[in-house]
Formats: sequence, structure tokens, C-alpha cells
Amino acid sequence: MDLVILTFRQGELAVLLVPAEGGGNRTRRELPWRPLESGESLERAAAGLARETLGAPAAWMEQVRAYDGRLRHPGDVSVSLAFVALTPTPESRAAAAAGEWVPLDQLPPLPPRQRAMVDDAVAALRTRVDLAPIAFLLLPRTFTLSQLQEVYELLLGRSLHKASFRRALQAARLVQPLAEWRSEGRGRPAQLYRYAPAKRRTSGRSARFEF
Amino acid sequence: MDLVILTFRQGELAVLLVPAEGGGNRTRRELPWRPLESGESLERAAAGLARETLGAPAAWMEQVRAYDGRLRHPGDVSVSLAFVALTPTPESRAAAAAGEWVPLDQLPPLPPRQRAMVDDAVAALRTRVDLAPIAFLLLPRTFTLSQLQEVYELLLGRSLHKASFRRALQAARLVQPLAEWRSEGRGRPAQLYRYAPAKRRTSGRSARFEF
DNA sequence: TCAATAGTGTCTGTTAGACATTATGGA
DNA sequence: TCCATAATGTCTAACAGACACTATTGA
Repeated sequence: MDLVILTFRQGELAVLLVPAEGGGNRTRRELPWRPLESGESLERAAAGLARETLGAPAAWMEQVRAYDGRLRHPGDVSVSLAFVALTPTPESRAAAAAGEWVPLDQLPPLPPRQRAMVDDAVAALRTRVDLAPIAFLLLPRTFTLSQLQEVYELLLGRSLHKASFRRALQAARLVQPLAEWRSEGRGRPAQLYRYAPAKRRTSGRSARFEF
Repeated sequence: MDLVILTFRQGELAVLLVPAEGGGNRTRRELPWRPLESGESLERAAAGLARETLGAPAAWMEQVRAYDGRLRHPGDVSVSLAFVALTPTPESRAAAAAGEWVPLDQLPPLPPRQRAMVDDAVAALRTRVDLAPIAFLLLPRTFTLSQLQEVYELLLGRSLHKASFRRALQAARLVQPLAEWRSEGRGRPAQLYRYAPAKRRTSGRSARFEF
């Protein structure tokens, strides 16, 4: 069982890597993983591994997929199961309990199976981003709309139109403005928001043929 | 490893069930499954099991997810991996090599873990139906647009507007009309089509908040 | 004053869905 | 003839994206 723990940090998606076990080269890093004990609940095992590595429970977890022996893995296991976990932006002072946040576009060489897991985890998020409020789980409790849009753009892999993004967000009634503003350098300070979903929309999306 | 093999038959989605092994009650049926041998490729094992059960290779396969011991399974395995497979509408004469097509809404009681697999397999299809041309894999080589719309409605779980469906289909340039018509009972005969994707569209779908 | 970012109002082209109408077979 | 289904044209409301503009801070 391997874990892809993701967060939003410094304008990028970052994954949590731990020092490779087995000694050897001391600079090598890898995804957190451990053998699955028989009879163990998958979700419980993944949640436990996340808590150990992160120092706190993950905000969200989901299975990604299973992998077989065709890609090399640091353990000599033939089948691995990958989970993806999300956690809010870590405070700069308190890093993870064990490990280091590495931006997705600065990944060191990983064992091939783990490299595939990272890619598949992000792809899995991408397919769920407009069906579940996962973007909010990557941000701190209060955030600016520009930060939120940045997360969506990272997850979707493309830039979004600002006015349209805010219109859709307002229509979805997902966030609540706070009486606080934050200055991020040069320009006008941004109002802070918090995630506060109101009521469900009756989706009503039609058949699309996007392939 | 368990297999959820689906097809479109008589206006419904149907799943392929085989007689339960282990003797016992001779009317019991279950999903096809077999233990995974260590070192075996997951995809290859699933494809082999599909070919044995179906008598022919499946048109498409994908992992669904892994399950643990919290739900009972006919084998005494603690962890199962479910795959979903699609196959075109079977000819009425030539049934599956081993097993029987059962409409999704007439499922007999299944082992709880397999019941969850069926639900998850359909849910997984639902999320992919507008991202991959899986609907065509459930139909025979030639089909009417009403049949195609019926498949989409079953996969999406809701009814679609006929004119809009055909407009979107035409814009996607996925099907080609044939010089054949088929009469389905009372009304005007329907033109037959075949799957013939032309060129890619540059998706361009924006951020949606459908939850 | 300038640069940079936040936030909003208006316009327009696209499109999903409603509605109506024609086409064509079987009963 | 009537009915059921196929297939298509037109209209409208909704909306994504473009554009422009105002607001508010730091340099």
C-alpha cells in the first residue's frame, strides 16, 4: 500500500516524500508505503499510514488503483495499491511529521511504480474536481478566490476565465465571504472566504462527447 | 480478481453471472472470479478470465477498485480486485460461453462484496461515459440513434433530450450513417449508424461545481 | 504617479432544452 | 385512417468567454 499525499503550497501542488528505507543512498526519497497485513481494512490502513506520515489525519482519501509487477517497486511486492490523500496547506513552520513536501514539477527520480502512482493520483483528482469539493481540502480554512482559482487551474491543467469562474462559484453557493482582507504584495488586498456549501444544485448536465 | 462484464441487451444493461462454484445450491449465481497468482499481470489475468467466461475477448476493460474483508466474498480471500469489462450486444442464439446475462435491475442476491462491485462498476462507467466512447462498445457494430441514446440514458441514469442528443452527436462527428434502415415495430424505420470517429475536439470545458 | 492585483458590469456567440412539424412505416 | 416512432427546424433562456472598467493597495 502506497500513499500519494498532496497539498497546495506556494502556488503549486506538492507531494509528501519520505526518506527511502533500506539505508543505501541517504538522499533518496520515495512515497510513504508499507506492506498490507492480511485481514486489514484498506481504508483504515491508508488512514493510519497518512496519520503517521503527516502527523495528522488526512482531509480526504480515495483509492487510485492497483499496480502489478511490471513496474519496479522498492518493496519486493508484486501487487501494490495506491491511495491519494489530501491535506490543507501546511503551516510553514510545522512541516510534516516525517518527510518533505516536493512540488509536483520538481519530483526527484522515483521507483517507476511510484512515479505512475503520482501521475494516476493527479489524474484521478482531475476527473473528480468538478464532482466533489476537493479543491477546498487543499487550501487552508480561509483563502482568497484567486488562490481557489489557482488550485482549480492546477487540478484541471489549464487556465480559467476569472469572471466566469467567480460567476460559477457564486451560482454554486459554495463559499462565504468573511470580513477579512489579505494583502499579497502589490495590488489591492483580496477578500478572504471560507468553504460553506449552501444547498444542492440539481446538476442536469447533459450528454457530452469530449473525446 | 472479480469481473463485472456488462452489455446492452433488450433495452437494458445486463451483467454476466456464472453458476456459483463450490457446489451447494445449484441455482446460485455469482460474478466470475478466480484467485490471482503472484507475479501475474493484473490486466492479463482479467483479460484471460473475460475470454474464458465470454468465449471472446472483451471490447474494453478497466480496474474498478479493491475491496477488503469487510464485505463477504465467496472465496475466502481478504482482498479482491474488481475489473469492469464491456462487450457488444450478444447475438440471441450464441449466449456467453459459461454463464447467463442478467439485467441489472433483476440481479439475484449476490455475495455482498460482489454486489458492491456491480454498483461501483456502473458508477465508474458513469463517470467515464462522456470522456471515452464506451457506449459504442456496448452496442452491435450497427445501431440506431435511438439505441445509442438509450445506452447513454442507462449509463447516465437520466433521460436525454432527443434533438440535443443528436446535435451534440453530430458536432462530435462520432458516427457515420449507413444506407440501411431497420423497422422496430410500429413507427417509421430508423436509419442505422456505425461508430466512426472523425477528428478530435479541443474539449475546452470550464470549471463546473456540480455537487 | 505608476504598477499590480482584486473585483464587477456589459456584450456577444454558443448551445441545451422546449416546442412544433414533417416523414414514414405498421395496425 | 390512425397511431407510433424517426428526424428535423425554430425559438428562447442560460451561460461561457471577451472586454472594459473601477477599486485599492505598495512601490
